[in-house]
Amino acid sequence: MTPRRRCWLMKSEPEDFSIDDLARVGVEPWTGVRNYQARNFMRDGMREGDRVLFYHSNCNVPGIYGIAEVASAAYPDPTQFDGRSKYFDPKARPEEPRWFLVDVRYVETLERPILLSRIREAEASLGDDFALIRRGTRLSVLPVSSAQYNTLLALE
DNA sequence: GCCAACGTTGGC
DNA sequence: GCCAACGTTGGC
Repeated sequence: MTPRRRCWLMKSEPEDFSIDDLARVGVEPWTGVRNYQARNFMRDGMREGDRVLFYHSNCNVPGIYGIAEVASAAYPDPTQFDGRSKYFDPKARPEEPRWFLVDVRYVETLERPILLSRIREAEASLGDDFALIRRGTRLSVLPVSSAQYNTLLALE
């Protein structure tokens, strides 16, 4: 029996990479995560087929704009070794990579995005372990329980 | 191991 | 552009 899909939320700045960009390319390696906790979620928690809420951050109207899915197991982020990349990490060595990523596949664009303002209104029904709106949390990759996932999508 | 300084995130 | 909050760095 296949294990149940886990759910995640992944943030992206739409000026950098939006849900429309993902729709265009289909599958994208999620480069550039340089936070250990977020890395651990990708490396240790994600499995192919897991659901992903695609969140637009640092923009005029932040919120969940689409659905994606995890399209690979975790593997070393190649940009950590690329001296010309803005994600280059001089302390990372190929025989001992620091940063990992997964490929992310487009699933759908929400007809009506689930805006952060709306999510805040529903805070009580999401429980206090929802990291997106927990004060001071800036994780760009975070776990979402299936109850939270359903609650969020019901807000659409 | 402490902690000040610095850089980054991300909403507003 | 502001700035609160957090993570990381590096001197000691």
